[in-house]
Amino acid sequence: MNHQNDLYDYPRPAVAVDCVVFGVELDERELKVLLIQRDNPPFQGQWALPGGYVRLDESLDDAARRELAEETNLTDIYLEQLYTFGAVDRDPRGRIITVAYYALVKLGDYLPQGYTDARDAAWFSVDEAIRLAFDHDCILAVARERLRNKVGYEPIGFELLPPKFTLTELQNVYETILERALDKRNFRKKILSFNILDALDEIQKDVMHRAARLYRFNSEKYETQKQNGMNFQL
Amino acid sequence: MNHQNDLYDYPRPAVAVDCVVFGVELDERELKVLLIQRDNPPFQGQWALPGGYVRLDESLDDAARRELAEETNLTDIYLEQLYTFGAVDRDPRGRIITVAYYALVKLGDYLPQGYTDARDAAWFSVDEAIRLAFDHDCILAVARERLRNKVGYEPIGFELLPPKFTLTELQNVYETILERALDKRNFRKKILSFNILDALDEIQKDVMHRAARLYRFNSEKYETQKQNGMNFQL
DNA sequence: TCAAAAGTGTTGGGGGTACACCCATGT
DNA sequence: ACATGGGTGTACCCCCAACACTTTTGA
Repeated sequence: MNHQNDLYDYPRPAVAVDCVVFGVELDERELKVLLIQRDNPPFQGQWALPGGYVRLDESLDDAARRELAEETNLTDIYLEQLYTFGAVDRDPRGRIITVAYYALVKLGDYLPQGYTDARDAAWFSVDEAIRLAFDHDCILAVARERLRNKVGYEPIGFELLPPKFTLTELQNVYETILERALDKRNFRKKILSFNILDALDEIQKDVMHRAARLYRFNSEKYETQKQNGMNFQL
Repeated sequence: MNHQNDLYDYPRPAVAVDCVVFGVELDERELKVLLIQRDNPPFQGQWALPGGYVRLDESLDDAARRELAEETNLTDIYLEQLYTFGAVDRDPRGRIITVAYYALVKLGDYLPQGYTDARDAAWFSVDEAIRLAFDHDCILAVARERLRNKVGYEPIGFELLPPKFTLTELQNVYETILERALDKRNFRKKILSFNILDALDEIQKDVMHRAARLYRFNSEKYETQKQNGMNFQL
C-alpha cells in the first residue's frame, strides 16, 4: 500500500484522544488522576479517562488540548503524547484507535478541591482508579510508568505544583511519583545543583511551625542548563 | 464527546503505520535505514519510509509487522511503537494520521546487501536519508533520537547483529548509534558485567588478523538480571 | 617480520549514599 | 516549653573515566 493510492475508500477506524490528567494534593501525599463517569453504554456508570474524537481540522495535540480545556478549563499545562492504543477489540462499539496523552496540572493552585463539571468528574487516587471503562486501566498503568521514568531524567515535578513552592513540597511530589522515600539532604543538594530554581525572599504563611522558604522554577535557567548538557537525573 | 456516542458518523481520518527500519553494515560503521521509492504522486520519485494503511481487523502492532514482513520478508524482529504523527497537513491527499514504529534488523545476517523488492527499496545511511516524502524526515529524526536514548538504558544493540558476534562488533554498533567513540576496556567491562552474554567456544573465521571470540545474547540471563533490578545503563 | 586487531588492569577523582543534629516558629 | 517541620555537613565507598602495552594471527 505504502501511501501510494490517492483514493483510499476502505473503511476507516475512528480516532480518539484520551488524557491521563495527573495532579497532586499538597497535603495528602497522593498522586491523583482525573476521571469522568460515563452516562451512556457501553460501560455506563463506570469511570473513564476524559477524551474524545479527533476532528479533521485539528492536530492530535490540538485535540488533546481541546478536550483538556473542555474537561478541566485548564490551558497552558504540561501535555505530552504517551502511546497509541489500537487493539482491535478495545472498544465494543467498533474499531476506535486512541492516542493517549498525559498531562500534569497544578491541582492545589488552580483547581477547586472536588472539582466537577457538567459530566460527573472527580479526582481519584491513582491506586483507587481501577476497573475503568475500555482499556483505560491499561492506559493509566502505562502513564504512571512513563511518569515515573520521566521524572527521573527531566525536571517536571514543578508542573504539578503552584508557581511558588517549598523544597519539601517538591520532594513530596517526587516521592509520590516514584513511590519511594528520598533523603532530604541529598534531594535538596541535587535539585539545587541543577541551578534551575530561584530562591525567593518569601516564606510560607499560615503554617503552624517554622515557615519554609519558597522557590520558583526558572525556565530561562533551565534552558541554559539544558544547552550546557546538564542532565537532570535525580 | 468522551466516547459517549454510539454513533459516530463524522468523517474519519485515515490511519497508517510507517516503519523506520534500522540496520547496520558490520564493516562500514554506519547506521542504515530502509527506504522505498515512491512511484506515484504525491512526492513521486522521492524516498519514503515503508508503511501502509491499518486494516480494520488488525491491531496497530500487527499492521506494522505485516508491512514489515511485506517489505523486508523479515519476521520476529525487534519492533516498537515510536510516536504518532497527526499534523493536519502532513499528507497532501487528506487527513492521514500515522503511527510510526521503529525496527531493528540483523542486516548482516539475513538480508542480502543491496536488497530490493518489487518496489524500489534500498538501504541508506541515516545521514544521507534526507528530503524524504511527507514528514518522514521528521519521523526519522525522532526515531534516531529515541534509538540513541533507548540504547543507553536497555541492551538492544544485539538486535542489530547476527546471533553470534564479537564484542568489537557490538561496540561498533553502540558507537554508530551514539555517534561517539567508546573506550574499549570500559565497554567490555560494562557489557560483560550485565551478565547477559554467553562466551562461545568459537572464534571469527576468514579474518586476516587475530580472530576474536564470539558471543551470544542469552535472553534467559537477561530476564533474570532484569528481575533483579539490574539497570543496563551503558 | 610486519600489520592489524584482540585482549587485558590499575589508578584517581567525583558523585552518590548514608547518616544526626540544631534551628525557627506558633501554640 | 514543647511540638513540628526546616534546614544543614561530612565521610565513605563505589563506579566511572582515563590510560598503554602485550598477544595472536595471517599475509
